[in-house]
This record gives sequence, C-alpha cells and structure tokens, in this order.
Amino acid sequence: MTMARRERLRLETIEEIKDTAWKQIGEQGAASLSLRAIARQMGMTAPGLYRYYKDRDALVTALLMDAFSSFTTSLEAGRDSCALDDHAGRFRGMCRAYFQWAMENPQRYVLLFGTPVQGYLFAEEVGPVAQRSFLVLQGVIGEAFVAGKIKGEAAALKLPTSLKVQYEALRKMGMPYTPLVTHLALSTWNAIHGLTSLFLYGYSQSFLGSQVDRFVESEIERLTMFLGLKE
Amino acid sequence: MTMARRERLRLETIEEIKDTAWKQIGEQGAASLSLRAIARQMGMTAPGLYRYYKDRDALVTALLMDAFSSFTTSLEAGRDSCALDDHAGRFRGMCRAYFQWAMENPQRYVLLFGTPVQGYLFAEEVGPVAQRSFLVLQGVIGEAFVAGKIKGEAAALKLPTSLKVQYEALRKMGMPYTPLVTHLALSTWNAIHGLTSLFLYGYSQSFLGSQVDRFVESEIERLTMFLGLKE
DNA sequence: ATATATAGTTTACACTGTAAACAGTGTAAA
DNA sequence: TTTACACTGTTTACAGTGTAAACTATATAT
Repeated sequence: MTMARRERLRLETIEEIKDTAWKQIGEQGAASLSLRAIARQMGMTAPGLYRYYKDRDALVTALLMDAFSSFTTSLEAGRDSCALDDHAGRFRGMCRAYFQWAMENPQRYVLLFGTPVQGYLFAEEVGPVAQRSFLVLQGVIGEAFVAGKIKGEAAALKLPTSLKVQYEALRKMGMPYTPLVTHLALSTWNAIHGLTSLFLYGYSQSFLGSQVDRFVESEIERLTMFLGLKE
Repeated sequence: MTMARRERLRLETIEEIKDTAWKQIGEQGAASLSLRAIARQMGMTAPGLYRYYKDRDALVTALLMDAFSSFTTSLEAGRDSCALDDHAGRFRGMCRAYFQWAMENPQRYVLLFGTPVQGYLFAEEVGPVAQRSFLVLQGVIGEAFVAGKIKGEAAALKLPTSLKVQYEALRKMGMPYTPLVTHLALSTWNAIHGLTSLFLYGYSQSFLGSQVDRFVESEIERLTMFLGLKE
C-alpha cells in the first residue's frame, strides 16, 4: 500500500518549507531566517508553520540534519573518486570535496560548523548525523592504516596515555579503528575545518586573494604527507 | 589641558554600554544581543543609545575591535612568557594563550571568528585590528626563522610559485618576513583556529570529553615539531 | 452521515531595531 | 549675562519578529 494522500501532502509541505528556508538562507544568511517570511513566500500565514515544526529551532534542526546529510554524501563521493587501494587519492578526494562543498554552500557550512544559532548546543538528534560525516574521514584514514599505508611522523606519533584511554573508551562504545587512527582523524578534521572556516569568514582571503585554491591544495598535500600516504 | 567634562562623560557612557553589552553576550550569547535590553539595564531608553552608536552593527563593530585588542594582548603575553631566544617556548606560549583565551571568552571568540553576525563581512575598520593578532603569530615564526630555528619539513616546504608571488606582493605592501614565513603562519593559524573552534562548538568535546586539554597540548607539540622548533 | 483529526486563519501579545519629533541641559559666544 | 546652539536623552510611532490561543474549514475514518 502506498502512502496515504494526507501523509503525502504533508511531506510535500515539509519539503516546501525547507526549500523556501534554504532559499532564504542562501540569499540573506542563516542568521536572519524568518518564519514569517517563509510563510509569506509560501502563501500562507506564519502560525500555520507550527503544524509542521514546533518552533523556529525545530526547523533549524531539520535543516541542519539535511545539510549534514548532503555534506556527508559529498565527502563520500570525493573519497570514492579514487580506487579502494589508492589511499592517498581517496584522502585527497575527500579533503577537496570537503572544501568544495563549503565553497558551494557557505551558509550551509556556517550552519553546521559556525556559531550555534542562538543558544549553545544544538538538539541531540543532530549528534549521530554529525558523527557520520566524521566517520567518513576517519574511515579513509582507518582503511589506509589497516593497509599499512600510514607511515612516518603520523605512524610514529606517541599518544599521551590519558588520550589513549579516552580513545579506547570510545572504541568500546562502537567507534571503529584504533586510538591512533581516531587521533589522526580528529587532528586532520581540525586542520581542514580551520582551513575552510577561516576562508569562509574572509580572513584567509585578505591574505591570499585569488590564490586560495593553491593554498588549500598545498595544505591538503601537506596533510597527505604528514599521514605518510605519499612518499 | 585635560579632557573636557562633556567628553569624559561621553566616554564613560560608551564604556558602560560596551560593558553592559559584554555582560549580556556572556550570559546569552552574541546572537541575541539587544539594544533595548542594554538600555533597560542602564536605566535609559533604547533610542538614547543611538547618540553613541549609529546602529546595532556599529556597536557590534566596536565590541569586535575591543575583543581583538584583548585577544592580541593575550597572545603577546603568552609569547613573552619565554625568553627571546626560546623560540619553541614562545611559540607554545602563544598557542596556549590562543586556546586559553578562547576557552575563557567563548562568546568573544565566536564573535571574532564565528559566523559573521548578520550579513557577511564586517566593517573595514576591523581589518587592521584583526591583522595585528595575526602578526603576533607570524612574528613568532618569523623571529624563529631569522634565527635559523625553522628546520625539517617546514623549512624544506616547496611553495607553488603562484602562492609565492602572492606572498611577495603582500610583502611589498608592508607584510614582514619572507613568503615561507607567511605561509607557515597562515597554515599554523588555520590549525589552531580549527582546533579551537571545533572545540568551542562542542564537536571535539563529544569525542574527547575531559581530555581536550591533552589533545590540544599534543597538537601544539605537533605543530612545534612540524616547524622544527624542537628536536 | 456523523465524528474526529488535521490544516489553516485570525487575533493577540511581547519582543526587536530604529526613525522623527521634542525637551532639557551644558557650553560658548554676544 | 544673556542669547544661541550643540548635546543627551525621552516620547511616540512603525514595521518587523516568534509564538500562543481560539476558531474554522476540510479531509479522513467509522
């Protein structure tokens, strides 16, 4: 049995709301997202939206989760642009996808990794979705590690025991791969995020002008070398 | 001749406005900064504030510049906790100061490096003030470089010519130190910012729990080694 | 055909930033 | 010392926001 008509319309409306919200975010930035404006553009009144989302935060949460989904998909696509045994290529591909997605969806990226919109933490249902994108990164490094391709400085890294304990605890809770892999993944994540966000906020650009891409490429290369995936 | 009485009172009021604003930002976050609330707390009416700041953005800009100032001062203090010839120590000290300042002033940090509050770019008068903090970082690396203390991987880094050209253009415009130094400084900045902001937004914490400090310390150490300042 | 769940509107309230007109006060020039 | 003016603030007003409550229309289920 296919979906009931009611249900279908409801889902369509939800999609329309989100689409309209994204359009506004794309045009005016995430900070000034307005329920009333969304309703107006959809040809309905503002309180009507409350049939679909409890409040403004709930809508933002939904947008957040969709954005994470799209982000993760892009990372995976970047990764899969290279063969399974081309660990360096997969790593580079993923890094490039990361930066490029952020370039193409600046407001979305800001929504994910920028200032928490109003209060502090976002809703807990976001956690798992957010972790999925991290797991892609960790997976790339992890697969390289099990293939024995992590070498040099990164492989020789000596973790403080307290950190190791923490990573092992994570592992017991289902986190895949060894402590070293988790550590390297976190470290790499920090690096790429720093690179991306300082650029998005216009800081790097004032130094690098049109050469941002080169800089990003050279940083990706540095990370690849640090992990020992190349040379 | 000392300042006229009028002028003095005016400056005091400006200070009170900013203090009140910071208090609110500290309590409720930067996003929900309200002129009316500030005025209320100061025992005056909202439109009165417009005698001191053109609009909300102008106030935010002023806050931003103060925050940058405080941030830069902290970086300098961290740096100067070690002797002039202890380049590794000065670098570590500055990095720690960076992270610690962000920990102690999360909202302030978010204001500086987080989502641009409403539109996109902030006022141009902020630029120079922002650069000052970067120059501290660059200075530490630059001084180590002229002392011949940058070694290993970092020293051997091969810059793409187009990037080099860009850095040299910056230098002609007054940026101190060589292209390599500028590049390393930018790269390091990215790393520390990534580290800091992912933590502030709660991402790292979900992985690292109470071990964040260890992680940060280990990352600082990694950067120190990358620059060749140690070993 | 009737009962009920859902979708939406109307109205209302408390909040925001900010423009315009006005009043009181300190300062400076005649 | 009186007159002019600049400065600081208030009052009032308007357009915008999120959202709660009451109500209405409509689609579905019985």
